[in-house]
Amino acid sequence: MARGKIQIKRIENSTNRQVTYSKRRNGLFKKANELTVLCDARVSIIMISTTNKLHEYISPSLTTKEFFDQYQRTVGVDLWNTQYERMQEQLKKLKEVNRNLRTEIRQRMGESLNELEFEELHGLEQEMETSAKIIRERKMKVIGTQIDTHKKKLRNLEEIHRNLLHEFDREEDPHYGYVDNGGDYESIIGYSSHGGGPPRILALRLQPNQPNLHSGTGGSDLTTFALLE
Amino acid sequence: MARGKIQIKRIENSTNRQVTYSKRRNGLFKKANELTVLCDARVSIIMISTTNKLHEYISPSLTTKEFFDQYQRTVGVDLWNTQYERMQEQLKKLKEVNRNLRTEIRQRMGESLNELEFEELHGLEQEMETSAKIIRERKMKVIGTQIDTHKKKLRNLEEIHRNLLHEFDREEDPHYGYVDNGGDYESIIGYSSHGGGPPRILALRLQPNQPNLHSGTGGSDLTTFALLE
DNA sequence: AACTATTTATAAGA
DNA sequence: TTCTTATAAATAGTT
Repeated sequence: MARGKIQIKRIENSTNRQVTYSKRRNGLFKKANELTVLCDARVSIIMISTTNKLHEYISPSLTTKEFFDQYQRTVGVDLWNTQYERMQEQLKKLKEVNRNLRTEIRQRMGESLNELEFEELHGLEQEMETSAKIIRERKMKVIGTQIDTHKKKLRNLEEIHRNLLHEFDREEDPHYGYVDNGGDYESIIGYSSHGGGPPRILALRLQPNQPNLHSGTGGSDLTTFALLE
Repeated sequence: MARGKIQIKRIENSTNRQVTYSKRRNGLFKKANELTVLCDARVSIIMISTTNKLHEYISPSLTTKEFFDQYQRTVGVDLWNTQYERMQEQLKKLKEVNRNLRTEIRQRMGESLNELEFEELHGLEQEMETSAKIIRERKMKVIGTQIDTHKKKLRNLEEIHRNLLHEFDREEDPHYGYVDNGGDYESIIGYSSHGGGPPRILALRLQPNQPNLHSGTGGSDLTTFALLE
């Protein structure tokens, strides 16, 4: 446009190109500003150079955001679909994980079993059986003590009984080797003999069995509980 | 810029203004395009007129979206704060709910109790006690049957014993009123007498007690389990 | 960064 | 709108 016409094609000389970029950029921004003032328009110019430097012109009294809000409103195109969709997907995944966690809890409570397939129910059943087994073992240990007590007392009783029979057979002195326990046979099976109150109750407590990973990747992942003390 | 210099200020004549807008817009776009070609730069121009008409120039081989993606990357300014923040908040909330659900599951398994305050532990303990109580009640029902059996057998034994003593005292015929059970005293306390195998075990099964709401609004919300069968 | 010959953009009129 | 054209403005190449 001066000192010789130029072809509108990429300037190969790098320095030259940068100089021209700088000059014309200013010219563009100046024109943009004139347009803004003369015609009461809003203008946004964003330029990114080869070297990835960014230059921007925007009409006074407008932020870039406000400008793009207006752009979006006017054009009706969502410029941020990528970001938006990515977040939307994240939300969807989180909700899914959430749903699975709730389902796991419900299934741990024996609810929501209808939606399970036979295979899943079978797996759950197996878990339940494992759980039951562990609980059973623990319970055995607890009542085992009582049973042992009963057993010993009964063996004692048995011996007394046998001695009685023996004495009977020999028709010896009726009081030989016999010790009267006062007729309190309740105590024999471990019932507390204080008063006529209710029988002693075993205290039970739930405790986790296996650590278990909550991957949240669907599928029932129920844990067994062991019964303690 | 021809046929007379003009002041750079708003053109009051509406028609004139529109004409100028149109002419200068074309000029700007032309210059922008030249810049694009000459300097290998990327340029975006968005213009909104007084009448809210939108005109746009964008370098070839770029969509507006791509352009703004690059803009965002370069400037690091989030132009969509509102929408973005709203979604961000949603994500945060979901993650929080998620975390609570996982914590509930872990606490149902007796883990992660360290992070609980005294008050919370107390609440949890109460829940556990309620749970234990229900389990205890159920267990009582189960072992009650056994106990009853033992009791009956022991009463029988007691009667036999008493009869024996009575006979002893009276020194009567040693076989009067006495029935020998063959010495199998194990059967007295309910042990299955088939073979020398392990004693019969009570089968236990976990079942949900109260339906419970999983609001996910933090706070421990553990459920009790009743012990059945 | 400044200069300037020349090209280009464009205001006003048609 | 588009064309014309006189003239203002922009700028390529040089310093």
